[in-house]
Order: sequence, then C-alpha cells, then structure tokens
Amino acid sequence: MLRFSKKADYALIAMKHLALRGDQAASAREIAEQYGIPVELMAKVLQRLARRDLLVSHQGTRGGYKLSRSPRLMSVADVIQAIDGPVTVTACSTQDDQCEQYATCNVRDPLWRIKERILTALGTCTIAELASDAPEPVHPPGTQSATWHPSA
Amino acid sequence: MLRFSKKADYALIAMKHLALRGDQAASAREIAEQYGIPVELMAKVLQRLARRDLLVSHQGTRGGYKLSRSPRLMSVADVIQAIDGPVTVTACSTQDDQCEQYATCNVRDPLWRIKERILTALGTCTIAELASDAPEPVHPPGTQSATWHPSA
DNA sequence: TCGAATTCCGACCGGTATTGTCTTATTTTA
DNA sequence: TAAAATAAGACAATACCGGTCGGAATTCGA
Repeated sequence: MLRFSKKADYALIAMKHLALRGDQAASAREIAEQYGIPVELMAKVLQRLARRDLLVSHQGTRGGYKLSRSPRLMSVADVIQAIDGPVTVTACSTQDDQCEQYATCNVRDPLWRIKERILTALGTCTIAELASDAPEPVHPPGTQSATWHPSA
Repeated sequence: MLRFSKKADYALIAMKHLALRGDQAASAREIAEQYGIPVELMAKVLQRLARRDLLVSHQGTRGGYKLSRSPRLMSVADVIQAIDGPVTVTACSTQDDQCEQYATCNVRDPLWRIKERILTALGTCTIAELASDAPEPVHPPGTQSATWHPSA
C-alpha cells in the first residue's frame, strides 16, 4: 500500500485551499464543509499544522488559518511530517528502534536509501505546485528542495 | 509514517537471501529461522511471491524456493506490489475508487504524480542491488527501470 | 509403498493504530 | 454580552495487520 494517512490527505487539501486563498484566512468549518470532511477532524489537523508553524491561527469570531509563509517555501514532505511524524519506510528507519529483526536484518541500509529518495520526491513538490497543479520545471535531482528552507 | 508492511519487509529479506543463494533452493523454514521470522508467516509471503511469478517453488521433501529470474530483472517495486498490491499513495490513486472526497478533492492529480515518482524510486532499485548492498550507478532519471522487464 | 518434509490455502483471532465524535475551555469580534 | 472561532483532551468505533492454526496436496527417500 504505502498510503498516506487520511489526516495527511486532509492536510494537503487544506494547504492547497489556503494557498489559493492568498492572504485571506479560512476557518476550519469553511474548509471542512467545502470538501466534505468532518469538521472536528479538520480542526485537529489544522491545529497540528499551526503548532508546527506551517499555519498561523487567529482565534475569535472572524478568526481562521492562513499559511505562515509563501507556499513556495513549503513542501508536501513538510506537511506529511507535521501530521504523521517522520517518514519511516521500515521500523528500523529510525536509529532508536525496537525492531525484532534489527540484528539479522539484511536489507536495512538499502531500504534506508530508498527512504531518502522518497523523501526528496516529497520534498521537491511544493505547496505552490500543488496549488497551481502544474509540475515544476524538473530539478537536477537533489539540487534544490523546498524542504530545506534556509530560515524558519 | 508511509511504512512498508512487515510482510513486504520479510519479502525483501527473503528475496535478498535467495539472490545470494544463487541457484540453490531454500525452504521457508530455513529462511524464517535465520532471520527470526515466524515460519508460517514467512511461508505465506513466499507463497504469494511464487504466485506472482517472482519465485519458483518446488514441493516435496527437498523442496523450497528459488528466484524465477535474475535478480537484476526484479525491482523492489515488484516485490512490494506482489505482497501489498499496487502502490497507492491515497485512496484515490486507483481509478475505480470509493473515496468520499473524490468529487471535491483538489489534490488528486498532483499526488498521483508524486506516486509515480515514488514508484520509479522503488522500481530503479533491483534485488541484485539489494544483494550487493551497493547503490547502482545513478540512472538519468526515468531512463531505465528494472520494473519494465521486456520479457517475463 | 510408506512416511517425512515441504509447499499450498483458507479461516480466524487479537491487538493496535486510525478515524471520527463529543465535551469543555478560551479567545476575539461585533 | 452573545456568537464564532480556535485549543485540547477523552473516548468510542472500526479497520487493518500481524500472527496462528488446521488441513490438504505433493514430492522424495528409505
């Protein structure tokens, strides 16, 4: 399978929506209703994105969420990781693991390399690209990634 | 998360083991015990790999499994898909889906593109590469994939 | 010819993670 | 002050996955 979680899907939908909204804030309810997503769940997703500094929240009657920075400086990888935690292809992908087969595993290193490649695939797709729904001009592989934004 | 299933991990471990074995067959029990994997589960994994024509099985007392073709002609993607079915990043990745948000989803196409990139990442890593545990010389992206083997 | 080793196949169970709901508190604006 | 919104945590429902079990069918060797 190798699926994203539904929360991650919802997060990407919301991020694209907010990117298209420009500087105008949108509430959880508004987004949720537009895409047929349970309101409370959407709210939670947005909260987590805000805590991870991908969104800026504003409480109160006319409140809502806005992107914290230009969508060109945020990648799909950023969103996924904000919601689901670090991308780990196998249990052993993180160093401090309790994988049963750690000692005898014979494919750990190659899979770790694959994980890296997946990560750069996710990292080179920006939210801006999501919003425009057009592939960016092809980077020379590994040259530039929106995941590595110089300053927060 | 974005994890492989454990069955897929076991499958890759077994494939590498068999690749290193060369032409000598290995039984499910033998592999399972060597890597600390439950025997019945390992057996199931191998059965599925055999049914998908990645392995050749031989029943009976001195039976076991062998690779069906050169490990250079099988990719990690082949193994993953044999075990877990087609790689689908989202529910909507397959055309005939019952995703709730299908009608209103705004990120379907870009995510489909990401799926393609992940698939080529998995497709360009061969079982032979797993076995040697050395990265192949970098392909020009998309040029050649072990997934597209000309003849069975 | 018999028995042991092995692949094959389906059903089933249990735990865990994920999804989704509910409730309450807090903040802000009109 | 009331309404609208975020913030946060508890909790139920459910789906999925890892693992187990039992019973065939097949093959080899003694």
